Amino acid sequence: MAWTDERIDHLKQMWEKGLTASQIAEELGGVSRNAVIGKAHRLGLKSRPSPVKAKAKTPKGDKPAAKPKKAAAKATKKPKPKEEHVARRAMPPPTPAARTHAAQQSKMPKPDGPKIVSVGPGGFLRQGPGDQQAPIPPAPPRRLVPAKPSEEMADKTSLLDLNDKICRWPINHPGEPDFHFCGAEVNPGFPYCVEHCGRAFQAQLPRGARRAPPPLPFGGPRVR
DNA sequence: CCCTGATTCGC
DNA sequence: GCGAATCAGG
Repeated sequence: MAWTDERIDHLKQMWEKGLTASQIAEELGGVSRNAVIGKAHRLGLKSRPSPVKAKAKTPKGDKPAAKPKKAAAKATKKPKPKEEHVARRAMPPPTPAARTHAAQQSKMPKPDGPKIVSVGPGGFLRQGPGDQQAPIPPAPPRRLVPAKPSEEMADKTSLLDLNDKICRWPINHPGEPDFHFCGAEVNPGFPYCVEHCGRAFQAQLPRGARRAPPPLPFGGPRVR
């Protein structure tokens, strides 16, 4: 497959984007990973975090016999111990934009130049479009207490409040404005409190002695 | 073993 | 110029 301009451009983009040579090769199609790497080097865009970089030159006289391996088969291949160029690849990885509050504040001081500001109603400062300061990132929405939609629900146990320790017996019906859960402490080992366990887990009484059971939630007629 | 990128070198 | 073969670290 030929290296058309489009493919070369695609290769450049993906390479600089950080995709691996394998991914790029797969994306382009018709080329191998080696082809991608070779082309990338030929294009001049090399230097990326490579697992093989620090050519640990043994400074000590330790010169382990270079393993010839297939040197016999490939006689023309010469293991060339090129001079170590330590100063190569000085490309620091792009700093992942540490956007901390402190970092933004440190970029403030610029008192020169008479800024034209005016005080608007309410006391805020008006600024021209050109001299906007670094916008303060709004604090991420955090809720320490589960929101209660209304005052009526303030002390009710909502769905968000359910956990393993409180009775999840429903009071009223879903969708109704005051629908909530019992919220009492559970009968250990059960999802409901003692009282509602008694409702939920009715022992089967002998046929004659059975009475009309209390209505179960969601099942029978509404109880209000 | 797999993965990665780097390098070499015949074509 | 191309890329398989090879190297070498993680």
